[in-house]
Formats: sequence, C-alpha cells, structure tokens
Amino acid sequence: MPLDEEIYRIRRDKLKQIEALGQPTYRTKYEFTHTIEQILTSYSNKTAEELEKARVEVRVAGRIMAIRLMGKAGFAHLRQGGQKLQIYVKKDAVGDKGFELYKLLDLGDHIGASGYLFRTRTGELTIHVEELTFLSKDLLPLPEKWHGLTDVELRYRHRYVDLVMNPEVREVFLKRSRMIQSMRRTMEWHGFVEVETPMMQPIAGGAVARPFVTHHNTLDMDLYLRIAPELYLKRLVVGGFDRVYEINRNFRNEGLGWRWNPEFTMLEAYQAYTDYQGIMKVTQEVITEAAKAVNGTTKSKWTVGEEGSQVVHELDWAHWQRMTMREAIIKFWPERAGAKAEMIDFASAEGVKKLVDRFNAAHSHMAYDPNQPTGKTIAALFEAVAEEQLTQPTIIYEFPTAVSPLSKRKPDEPDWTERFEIFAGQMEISNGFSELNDPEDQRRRFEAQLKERERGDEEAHQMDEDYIRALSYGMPPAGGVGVGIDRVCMLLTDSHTIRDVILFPLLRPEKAATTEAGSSAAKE
RNA sequence: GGGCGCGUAGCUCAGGUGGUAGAGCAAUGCCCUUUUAAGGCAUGGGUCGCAGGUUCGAAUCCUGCCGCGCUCACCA
Repeated sequence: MPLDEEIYRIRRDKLKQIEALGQPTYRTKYEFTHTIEQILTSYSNKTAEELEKARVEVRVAGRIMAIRLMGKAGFAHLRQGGQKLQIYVKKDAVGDKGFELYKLLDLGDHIGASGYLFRTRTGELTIHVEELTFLSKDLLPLPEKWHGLTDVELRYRHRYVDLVMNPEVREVFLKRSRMIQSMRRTMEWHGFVEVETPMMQPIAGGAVARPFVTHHNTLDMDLYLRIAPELYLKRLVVGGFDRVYEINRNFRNEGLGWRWNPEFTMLEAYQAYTDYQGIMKVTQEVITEAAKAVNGTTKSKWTVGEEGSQVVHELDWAHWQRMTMREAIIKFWPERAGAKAEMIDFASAEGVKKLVDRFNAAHSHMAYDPNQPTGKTIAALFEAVAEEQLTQPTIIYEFPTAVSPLSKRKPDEPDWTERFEIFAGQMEISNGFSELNDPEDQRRRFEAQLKERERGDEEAHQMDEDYIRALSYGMPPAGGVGVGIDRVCMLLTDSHTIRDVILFPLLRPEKAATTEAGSSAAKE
C-alpha cells in the first residue's frame, strides 16, 4: 500500500477514535473570540507578569502546523489567517479526554482552542489550553515542514497545499487583491463606471491575437472568447457612458511563457472628451496609487539575473520616463550597429530598411519582410532595439498607424498615431490611445487589416460592421487604455513568472493527458 | 515547434562510470508536564516517470514516449 494511502487509513481510524471521545468529526461551526492576528497585535507587547496578573481568556481556531508531544503535556503551533500562535496542552488542564484528543491530532488538522494567554520559559506568547475542540482532519500528509513544497509543478497543481506551506505565496495574492482594490478606488475617484461586457463574442476584436473558439448549441453558432473588451466598451462610450472601465479576463490562444498565460486580467478604461495624453495621466495615477497600496511606497524591488550575479533594481512608480518610439530607437541604438539612427531615417521605407540592415549586420537577426508596411517594421525594430532596455517605468508614445488599427492619427503625421505604451521590467504593461472615432477611417483600417489577413497574418483584425455602425452614430473624442493587471502585479511583488501571480495558472491536465497521448501513440 | 536540463519514499534530497535502494522531515510503537527544525529508542514505507532494447544482471547504458523547468522564435 502506498504511504499516503496508509496514512489516509490511519487518520480515518483516528477520526473514529476522536468521535468515540464525544467530538463531532465535522462540526458545523466554531465561535472564536480572536483571530490569531488580533491576539498577536494586542498582546505581543505584554510581559509574562502582566499576562499573569490580568488573565486574558481567548478562543481561537487554526490549522496545526507543528506538534510536539512530551509525555503528559505538549505544544502545537496553530496557523490561521497567515499568522502563527503556539498552544500548550497539559493533561492536568484539559483532562483525560482532552489529552486523548490531543494525542490523536495530526499535522494539518483544524482545531479550536480556548484558554488563557501566558509566556513560556523561552518567552513565546502561548495559549494555556483548557478546552480543545476538534474541527476537521487532514487525511493527507503535508509536505516537509522545513523545506516546504518547492516543486514548481506541484506548487501550481496543488495550489491549496502551496498556500498552506508557503506564507510568501499567500502574501503575493493578498498584495494582488490590494492592488486591484486600489485600482478600482482610483477609477471610481475619477468618476469611472465599472461595467461587464461579453466574454463570448461573435467577432474577436479590439486587439491583435488568435482567439479561442467555442460553440453555442441552441443558436448553432461559433463564438470567440474575447481577446479584449475594447469594442464593447467603446460602444458604451457611444451610448453615453463617458467614463467607463472593466477589470476582467481576456483570452488569447497563444504561447505560454514567463509573461504569458492564455487567460489574463486586464483593466480597460475609456474617457470621453480627452485624448491619449489625458488617459495617460489617469493610467499613471492608477499605477502609482496601486504601488503605494501594495508596498506602502512608490518604489518596488525588481531583481534581475541568475542567483549569484543578481542585480536589484529599484523601480520608481512616481517618476516616469517618456519618449517617442522613434526617440527610443535612437536613444537605445546599439554602438555595434554603427551610425546612430536619426529621425529622417523613419520617414521612408528605404531609410528604415537601412536601419534594419545595419542592426542585423551587428546583431543576430530581426525578421524583415520587405512587403510588410514600413510602420510594422519600425515597431519590430523598436522591440528589438529598445524593449529589453526598459526597466524603469517608461512611456513610449507615437506608434505607427500600420500597427494601430484603432488609434487616431497624429494630425501632422498621418503615418503615426496618438498611442502610447508603458514599459517596465522589460515588459509592456499598458497600451492606450486617442480612440479612432471616424467611422469611415475605421472602415479603411479594418480593410487594411483584412489585406494583412489575406497575406497570412491570422491575427490581423477582422471587419466588425456593427462596431462601424456604432461609430456612425457618433462617438465623442475619447482616450482609452488597457493595463495588464498580472504584469503590474509581477512588477510590484518582484515575481518573475506570471504563474506566481495567477492562483491557478494553465497547466496540462494531470493524468488524462499522459494516458490519452500514451494510448493514441500506441494505436499508431 | 527547436535547443538545454530534470524526473529516486508523502515532502526535501543523496546515490549512479551496471551487482538488486539511502538520509532528514513526515508516519507507527514506547519514554518524556515549558518545547520550538524538541529529544531518545525501535519499526514500517519504493514497479528509482512509462515502454522497449543491450546484458547473466539496469535506478545506473541505449532508443522512444510522457511530464516539468529554463531558453529561442510568435504573442500583452
């Protein structure tokens, strides 16, 4: 019999013995007087004498994380709400039955304990237990107490165990919660209304990505899980919601990686009567306030590099660097690539091609397709040259029209749009622009995207006639933005994989995949 | 998808250049009424990821597969 089955059986037997002691095995509730955190904050500064003089009676509940039996007395550590408190169980104090119960407890069990506070010889604040109440049994063995659960796969697959064993994991998700609360507060403060728009859409629009497909039986139609809420939120701006936002999941059927999970959370917002500069200001404030809510300061640590040669950056969320995409390419132009790029180079396809040639001669490779629009090449060049240099929060603005099918053009440079992205820690964390509200221009942009699609770009935007109709009813000028919540959370918690800020990241199924793949391979 | 690495007890890990499996924690029994990675004595626990191959003999060598991690390309 495998060990965990044996332990399971042994612990079920103990459960029966516990019942025989008169303790319901899965009772419905336990009235506690204090959380463990309350006890720690209220009594940590009380001396042994003070606790003795004015006895403090408490009832707490928690999970046993350590247990030490010494003949006719014993200790245990209870954890509840992320905090730990020791209890002391003495046969004289809890009686024969109470002590029998104590001896039947295992690591991981939930119990209630009532008694009074005291300090042990070593000074640790402890409950002197007078009554033990059994609450729930852990039938499966917890991981080793010292190293905890470190196997990354098990940590993600058995997140519940990860959370029990690794307090710092719990802390990251508490910070994530505080971060999102703060973002909602800031948006509300600015008069934005939170809405929910479809997750299942007949046309997957509002971004450039491959969608997941699903099917509705009664209507017999294919639907796409949304890749962005953008086009629906802008329909709401048409409808008179001047300030509107949504915090919710997007789904993109693409690769996984340290910054990519197929479902991820986005804050997306639209503000009427402003442009990309206006929405940029709101976005900066949302992130600055979130940083404060998470870490109590606008600074956060960002550790880069392998263990041993680590560099710790201090990200400053109150000071934002700013440059146009073209300025960024010029600024970060690598010395190895010869003469620096100049503004004039971006004005023609030939100029851009020369830049790519120079860059590729010095570096390894940047894909270049002479048939694709020049703007697309410039954007690719930016990613190759500058993106990995962007550690501190940096706003990059003015993007090529060719890669910005939903943004308004710059009045003086129609090949460029009023669009910005925010970068930090080598990641894009936000994307915003002055929203294109000319329905005829929008139709031409969609048509240009359709051409890209015909050229084989599966991710190019689809035509959305209803969206054009909405614009035709008149959308006020507006600025809009999306903020990648998971990535901001990574940056604010010094987490270097998106899986550490998503409670249940996508993994291959545990057993089924193995068996299925195995059996189909056997058939072939 | 390509490259590199990993998979041994419930957990954290040794071992491995071929000779049939080890530690600590966890578990079980006994001792112990202020311990704290409690301690002491004893005991149980493994298809060494899966399937084939080489061999008298495979955890170890070879092949394939599965899973995981890192990395490159595409993507927020």
